[in-house]
Amino acid sequence: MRKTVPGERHRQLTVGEVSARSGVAVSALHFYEAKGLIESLRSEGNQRRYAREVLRRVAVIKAAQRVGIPLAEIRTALGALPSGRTPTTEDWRALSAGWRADLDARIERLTRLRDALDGCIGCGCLSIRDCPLRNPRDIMAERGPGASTLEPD
Amino acid sequence: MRKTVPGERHRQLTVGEVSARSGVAVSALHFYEAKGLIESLRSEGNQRRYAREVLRRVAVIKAAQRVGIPLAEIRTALGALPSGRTPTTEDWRALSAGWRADLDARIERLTRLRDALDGCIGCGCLSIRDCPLRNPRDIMAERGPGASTLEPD
DNA sequence: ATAGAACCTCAACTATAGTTGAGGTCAAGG
DNA sequence: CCTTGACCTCAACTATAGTTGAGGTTCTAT
Repeated sequence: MRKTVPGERHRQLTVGEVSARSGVAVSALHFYEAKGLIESLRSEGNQRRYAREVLRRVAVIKAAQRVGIPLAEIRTALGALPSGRTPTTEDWRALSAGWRADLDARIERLTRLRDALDGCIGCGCLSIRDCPLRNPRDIMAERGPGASTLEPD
Repeated sequence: MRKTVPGERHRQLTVGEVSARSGVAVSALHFYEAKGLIESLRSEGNQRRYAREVLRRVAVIKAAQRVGIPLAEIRTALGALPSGRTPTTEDWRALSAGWRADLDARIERLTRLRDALDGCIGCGCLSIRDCPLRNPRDIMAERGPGASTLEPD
């Protein structure tokens, strides 16, 4: 049972410590590692040992998830961080700026959807041929053709 | 191969027809039925036959999904429709009004998140103890205690 | 009557994001 | 030294929202 000894600030972290400090379950940390989002060294006895940087990385993962970015994309974004040196504040800033754009797009999409829904509440539609809610093309540009409600009820 | 015969407007629909008219795959229609979102009668030979109302129901399901409502909730909402009579425009209006509130909440949550992210981009945080992105409590009221980043890096 | 499209069921598989449990090992306080 | 909590791997399971395929049946146009 490891106690936090004052002055021991540079020791590597065990998986349990990272879990406690980040609020992420041990199983999730294993999972992130399997998916290539975080890395660990191993002790003599094959136990994970994390550099302190991992805490920020996990924090970034959590933040991105809250923004709605899937893990695969987070992995890619983290992979774009400079290898070799510890990422700087500026590196993290660039990451969040990218996600900010994503977030904007999602907000805009939902807002358009809300406006469409408002129109539908007003007009009592959802049954009418060109209800915006039923013809997503009007709400967002969908990629590919994709069948859509072209016929009336 | 059924052709649409003019004047045959009250015939029940086959699953293929519903699929073609709604843009939803046959497999998905089976799936919705299994989950209790739609219903069908059966022909002599055990094939699905749908009342025309199912088209509107499927349209509502699609609209709700676009708004981000999970199928289980859509099922519940549809279950609240008056049984016996065919739902009126007013019934559908009530449904969409409920989802509108949901949508509003989601937009507000994302907007708060965006503001937090803006702050983080500005201050170069994500590492600082009380970064709003790392302390979701500040962004949205979470239900339950739940571990959170209480310790600094 | 019959070909073939459309339909049926049921099980298995996809993807995402993990959690849970079995069976076994490691490490540190007493 | 030895117990006990923390750790290890790997497989299986959860939930959501379906899709795919096998094997067999029905419908309908010709």
